[in-house]
Amino acid sequence: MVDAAVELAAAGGYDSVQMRDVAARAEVALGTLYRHFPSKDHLLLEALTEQAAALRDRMAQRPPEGAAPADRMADVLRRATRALARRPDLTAALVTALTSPEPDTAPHKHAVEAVLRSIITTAIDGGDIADPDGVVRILGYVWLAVLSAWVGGTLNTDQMAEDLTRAARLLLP
Amino acid sequence: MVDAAVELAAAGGYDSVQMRDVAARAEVALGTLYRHFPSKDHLLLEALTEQAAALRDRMAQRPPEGAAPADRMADVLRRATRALARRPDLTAALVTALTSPEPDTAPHKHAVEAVLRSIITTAIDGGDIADPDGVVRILGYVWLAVLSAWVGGTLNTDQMAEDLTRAARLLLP
DNA sequence: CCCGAAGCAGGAACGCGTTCTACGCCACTA
DNA sequence: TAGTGGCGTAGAACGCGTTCCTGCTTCGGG
Repeated sequence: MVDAAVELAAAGGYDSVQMRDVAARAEVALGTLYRHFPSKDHLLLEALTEQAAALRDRMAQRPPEGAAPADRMADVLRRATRALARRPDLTAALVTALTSPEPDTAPHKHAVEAVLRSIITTAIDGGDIADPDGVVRILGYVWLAVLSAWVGGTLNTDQMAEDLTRAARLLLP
Repeated sequence: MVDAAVELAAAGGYDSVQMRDVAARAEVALGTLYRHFPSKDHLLLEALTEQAAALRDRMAQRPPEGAAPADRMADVLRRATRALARRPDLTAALVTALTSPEPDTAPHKHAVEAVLRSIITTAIDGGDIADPDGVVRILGYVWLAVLSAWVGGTLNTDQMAEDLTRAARLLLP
């Protein structure tokens, strides 16, 4: 079912992920889909969790380059942005689910944010940073806000990358 | 119509702002409401623009206290957070509209963000800051992300205030 | 005075997320 | 062997954002 949702999202974004279509493509009944995922956003957040984990694994397999934490962080963000921009409709759908205000998706959101923070933490580890926890939290927020602005159409890919690097350079040595 | 929407939002949040109810309370027909505001989000963003302008005016009337930019910024964020937490359902509704992904609300979002950035700029003005524009942008992002996390239920009021002050102290002298 | 345009009221209709109903299939157990 | 509970299918039904239609009023220009 998650795969079906991802295919539809990659083809046309959030609105193209229609629960009836997901059910049909996954060859299950609508009720079955809802038995496993209590809402469309839960379904997409499940997909997002997988994507975030995959990103983390790629970063672990080929660690970011750069001597200073700011450089490594910029490298991470550059690579992540490139990966996300490769399938813009999918990214838009997943980020839309992430920023939806349904309170009962909070656990899933926490999980996704935890993965992002672990990526950030690994990237900036080892430098001389005063308040590493705080820096990680702030960078996580900026990452989310920039993604959501990109999805909302107020930022293009270049501006997104630029603002992210700027945040890294302002917060890290 | 905006007033009607604000009353409904203050009473029960985003979901309580139902277009039929707004139209009834404003004593117009549904079609009329849609003639003036092409979507529910446009309507709420109009309300948000007014609220943001009011916040800016209050800040201008009684400027933030503190010697260092970080202190003034923390003061601004503390006061703003307190004002927003006073009517949580209204804030949630407005922030929900702000983070909705409809691309045709981008101009409204830009307007709101411009107001927030002008508040930040005024607050931190006068200090010795290397990249003031960048700092303002990053603080704006953090503000939005924290608000949206608060609305989504992943952060409570205290955590929101704490993360905001932390960002101010990390980015400002 | 009359006409056409614009704006409004009232309400039906549509699309999609979500819920509900009715029923079938199958593993388990007394 | 008959009953039972869990999970599945098929599909109707509901709620709300949004669109559309039909008629009524108002008003500026011939």
